[in-house]
Amino acid sequence: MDSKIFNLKSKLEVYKAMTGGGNFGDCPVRDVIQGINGKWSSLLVMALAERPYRFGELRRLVPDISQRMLTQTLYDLQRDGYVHREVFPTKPPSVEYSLTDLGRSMFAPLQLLIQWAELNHDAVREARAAFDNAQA
Amino acid sequence: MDSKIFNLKSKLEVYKAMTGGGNFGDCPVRDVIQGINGKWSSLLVMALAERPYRFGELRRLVPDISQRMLTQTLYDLQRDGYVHREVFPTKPPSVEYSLTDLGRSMFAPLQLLIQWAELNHDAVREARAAFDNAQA
DNA sequence: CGGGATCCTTTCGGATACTG
DNA sequence: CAGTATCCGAAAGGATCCCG
Repeated sequence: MDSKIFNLKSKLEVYKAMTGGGNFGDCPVRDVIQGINGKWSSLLVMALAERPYRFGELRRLVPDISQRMLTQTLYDLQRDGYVHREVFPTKPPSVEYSLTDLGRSMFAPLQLLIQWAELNHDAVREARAAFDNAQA
Repeated sequence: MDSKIFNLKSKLEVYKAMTGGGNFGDCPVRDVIQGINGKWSSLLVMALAERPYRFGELRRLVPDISQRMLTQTLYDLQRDGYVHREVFPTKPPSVEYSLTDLGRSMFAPLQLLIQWAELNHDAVREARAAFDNAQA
């Protein structure tokens, strides 16, 4: 795990990072965050962090993803440099997906966010219920 | 910062957290992650982490958000318990938005992801360029 | 087996106009 | 000032069929 990641910045500095220092329309941080914001991106990264998987394996591993979105999400992850795609010329062909170094570097910060979600999802559910109740 | 957050789990455990242990369709972790996955959610959380802001202040702070999305995103954040909304009965009325304890607890893990994005956005840009170049 | 192509529905998000 | 209401285009995402 890269120790640089844990050098916390001031709140103002972090906010400025998300605004691109004034370049709101073209902020690199928001650009990268958007790339992993899809419905399936982070899930597939976490799956591939365990070990490489083939296309069909991923389909069975995540039964509620459509084949279209699996293809497209893997393509996007590959384009952004998080995932490596290797074709084995067997018959029928098999394709293996694995994380790149860049993809692996995402694991630590993403895991912390996921654990935060796991730790607080009860609170969120209660907040929603209370809010919806107060509206009625 | 909650130290429990930094008790790292095994990769398999983390993946299982994202699948809800088999309840793919209704996984609480993915539910929470989805809630902060919007285009503006994390940006507003990071802004409010610095200090409370009024509606108009937020508009000026983030010039490229539409008033519709600012209203809606703040509403959603409030519903999920991340943001507190307080109306002051002045004339004309003023409304202040601030983070709740739950919202503040999101700051640390979110900041790490943002710093990761800041650290790696050059690599992502290069990967995209190389990929697009190889396609042509 | 690992997709591509197509069609369709739903959701996201911007623009504009109006209000207490 | 802090919103609501409405309309619309763009994008995300699912279902289905097809192919080497």
